[in-house]
Amino acid sequence: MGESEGSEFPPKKLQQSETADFPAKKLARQLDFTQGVLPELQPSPVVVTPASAQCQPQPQPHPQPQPQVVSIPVAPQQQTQQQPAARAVKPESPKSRPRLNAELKDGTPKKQKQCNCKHSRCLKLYCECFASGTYCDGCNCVNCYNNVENEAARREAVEATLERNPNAFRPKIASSPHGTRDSREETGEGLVFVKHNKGCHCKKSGCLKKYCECFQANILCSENCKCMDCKNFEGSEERQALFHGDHGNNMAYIQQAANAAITGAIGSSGYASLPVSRKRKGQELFFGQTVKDPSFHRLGHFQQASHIRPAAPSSPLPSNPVARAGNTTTLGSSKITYRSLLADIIQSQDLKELCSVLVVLSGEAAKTLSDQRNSMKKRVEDQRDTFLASSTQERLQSQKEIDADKIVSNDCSSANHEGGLDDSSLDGVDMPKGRPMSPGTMALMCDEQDTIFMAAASPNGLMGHGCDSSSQLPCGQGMTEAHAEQERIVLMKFRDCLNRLITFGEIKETKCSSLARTELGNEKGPPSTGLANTRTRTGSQQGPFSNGVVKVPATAKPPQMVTSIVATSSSDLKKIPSLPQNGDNKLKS
DNA sequence: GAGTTTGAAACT
DNA sequence: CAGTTTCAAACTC
Repeated sequence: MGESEGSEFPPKKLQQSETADFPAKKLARQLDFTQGVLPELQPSPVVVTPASAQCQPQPQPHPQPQPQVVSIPVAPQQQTQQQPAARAVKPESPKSRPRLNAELKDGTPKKQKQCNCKHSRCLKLYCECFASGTYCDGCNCVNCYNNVENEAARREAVEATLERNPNAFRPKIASSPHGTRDSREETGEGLVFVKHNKGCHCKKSGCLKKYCECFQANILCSENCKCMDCKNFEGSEERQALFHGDHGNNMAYIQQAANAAITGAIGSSGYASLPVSRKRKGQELFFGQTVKDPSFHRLGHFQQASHIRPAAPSSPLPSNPVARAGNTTTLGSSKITYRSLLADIIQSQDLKELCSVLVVLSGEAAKTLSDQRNSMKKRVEDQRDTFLASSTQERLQSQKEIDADKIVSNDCSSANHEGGLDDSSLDGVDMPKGRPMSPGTMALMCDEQDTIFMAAASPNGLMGHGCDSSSQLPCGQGMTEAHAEQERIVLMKFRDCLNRLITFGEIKETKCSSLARTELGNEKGPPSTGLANTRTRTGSQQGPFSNGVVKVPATAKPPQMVTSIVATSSSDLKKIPSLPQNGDNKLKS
């Protein structure tokens, strides 16, 4: 192609789109990149001030780089990145050049893209720099106009581009925490929902190569895509094969695996051997759902994933070579299929045993309570008789009140008040209005404010049989003391079990983390992204019950928690700080 | 590093 | 809107 167009601008071929049809009226829009035009395009306009903004060895115009303030749309991925000081030398081979925006390599700090445009003058969307709304800086492009020196031409090109596609500079990857769940990405931190705005149109790559924008952006293909033979969906065996080996961040392996997947070498077992096009073309019959249904991907992905997981290697660290930081807009679209740390710990027989224990405990509690009540009642009656015989009516009356208090505090539903339901223990707990919670439930809730749990646990009999009424009726309104006591005991035992499970999970997690760090350390510098980051706790810990059913206040527990595994429940009580201590003491006694 | 493949962008 | 061309990145050898 005539590359000698260096001096002529715009070249005839580009005239139409970039100059000729660039009427003044469009200029009226005054799209001024330096002022953060397209405000809607950038959630948070970023000022990029590279130390030196220049296109590399350019025979062309832009003489000298000058510090620039660019506030054009900048893809989120690029925002924080700063080019390493030494840029004079091509930092990496062309093979590792990022394509779609500044991509993370192995989750490490992003490199700024460096285009190599030759024919587009970096004024078309072919140019990644231009597409991402940034000036070329240290690129290897030829005849670059995407710089300050050619701001006018650049602006025109932007105009033309916007003319063709008003969303041209919008980030291609949309993410929203509450968006459609087409491309749910399970990360260690939870689910995020990201998808390619336009979707890809891959035909031959199976969406498992970086040709695919979705894959490159590290997200799943969505219903927006029109790809063929897509293997980039959750649960795809081919896809999982890419990320679930022990090959960590080895991109070479990934590519190799991708090739194998595309050619059918992988994914030959079970359902996975279904026609390759499980997603789009010919996927309409999948579970009788149409592709149009946004839930389709979700369903397909997850159902398949659920089948696959058990066979997933217990690789300590889901290896995602291109995992992004979980907090960026692309939202750490880690291709990790989350597998509970407790997956191997909780056995069905354990649950049965737990249930048996709880039943026994419940029975014992009822019996104990019954005995206590009898003795207490007897005592009270004796006192009463004494008073009646020897005291005035007045004195008798006051004593009755005292006794009543005694009963309430020591007996009646010991779980209720004695269970530690002093107000102080409930600080910070948002109680659902209009529905009294049983003390045991409240104790379990601790400072958990997840209303989902509250809604789900209490009324549905999570507390066990006979607890429904107790959980809804306050003491003195029909709740039997026996039920309350049973509930309290059962809940506390159950809590202990949960705590121990947590401990197990944490130990397992610790192992995984250290392994992960070791792995990452071998490959890269700081494990600043990826799963490692997911360990940053924020108060509620993702764990085996991270679905919101049960959450236990995160307390950074040291390794010595190992001892608590074999310890009795009492030592675990501290894991649920808000659990009433008086109740605790009583339990011990 | 050269050549090929790929898919987005641009164009018709 | 579909088909074709152009382009640059990804990939292969």
